[in-house]
Amino acid sequence: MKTLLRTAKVLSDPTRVRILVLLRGRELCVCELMDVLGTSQSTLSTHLQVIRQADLVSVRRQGKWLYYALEPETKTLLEFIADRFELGKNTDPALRRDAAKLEKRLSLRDGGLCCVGVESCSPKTKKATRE
Amino acid sequence: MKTLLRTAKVLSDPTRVRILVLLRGRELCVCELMDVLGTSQSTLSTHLQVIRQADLVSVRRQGKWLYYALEPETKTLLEFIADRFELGKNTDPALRRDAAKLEKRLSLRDGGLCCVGVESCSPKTKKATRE
DNA sequence: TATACATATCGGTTTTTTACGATATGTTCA
DNA sequence: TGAACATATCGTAAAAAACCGATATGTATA
Repeated sequence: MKTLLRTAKVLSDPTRVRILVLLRGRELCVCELMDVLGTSQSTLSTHLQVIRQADLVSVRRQGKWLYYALEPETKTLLEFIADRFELGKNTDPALRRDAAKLEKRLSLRDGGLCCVGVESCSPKTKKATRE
Repeated sequence: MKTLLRTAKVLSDPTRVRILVLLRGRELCVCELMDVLGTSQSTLSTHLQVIRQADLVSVRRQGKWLYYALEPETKTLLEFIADRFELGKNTDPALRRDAAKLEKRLSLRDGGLCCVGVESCSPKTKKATRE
C-alpha cells in the first residue's frame, strides 16, 4: 500500500509527470531537466527526491553530473499509463513543448556530456530561464 | 494529463484506496462504507466526490440510499494496481481489517438493502464509531 | 589543497489538502 | 404535505506540500 501511495503521489503532480515522461527513452542530467522544465533548481531537486523515494528512478554520476534514468519497472508502468491516459501521442501541449525543448537541449550535448559549453548550466545565470 | 493527475490524486490517499478496494466486486452504499472506514460522514462524502470527479465510480440510487460502484474501466485499472502493488493478497493490515469489517456489515443486509435495522446507520448515533 | 561547480538540503512563506461539525438538499414514506 | 433520514456542501482549523532563495555538500580539476 505504501508503495502505491508513494507512486501515486509522484503521479499526482504535473511537474513530476513531465519529468518521468522526459526520462522515457533516455537518461538526463539535472541541468537538462531544469532547462526544459523551467523550474528553480531547488524545486526540481525536491521533486526528484520524491521520485527517488518512490524507487522510480536510478541515479548515476558521470563527472560532475548526476544522470537520472527510469528504473526498468518504471518503464513498464509508464507504458501502461501513457497508453491508458493518452500521454504518448503528443496530445498534451505541455508535454509537447517539453519534447521540443528537450530535443534542442540534447543537440547541445558534446560527446555525450550534458553541460559542456552550455551557459545556462551555471547556477549564476540560471535563475528564471523563461523564454 | 488531467485525467492522470486526477486518478493519481485519488490513489495517493489511503482512505480513498481503501474505498476503491472495498468496492471491488460489489457496490456499496455510503453508510456501509462509513461503518467500515470509521471516518465521519462529511469526510467520506468529500472523498467520494474526489473519486467521482475522476470518473472512477458510478452512483445509483435505491430507496433512500446511494450505491457506489466501480466503473468497468476502473476495475481494469484496479486489477493492474492490485497486481503490481500487491493489494490483493491480504498483505496489508488495514485492507484486511476492512475486508473483515465489510463481511460482517454485509451480513446485516436485509433483502439486499443496506441499512434496514442497522442502528449505526442513523447519523445521530454515528459519530466516531471506533472499535 | 583550493576553487569551481552540480546538486542537495534548509528555512520560511504561500498554497493545497484533509478532517469535522454544522447545516443544506433532496428523497421517502407516513 | 411534513417529518425523518441519507448524503452533500459549507466554514474553518490543522496538517501537508510546493516553491524559492540561501546555504551546505561533495566531486572534479587546476
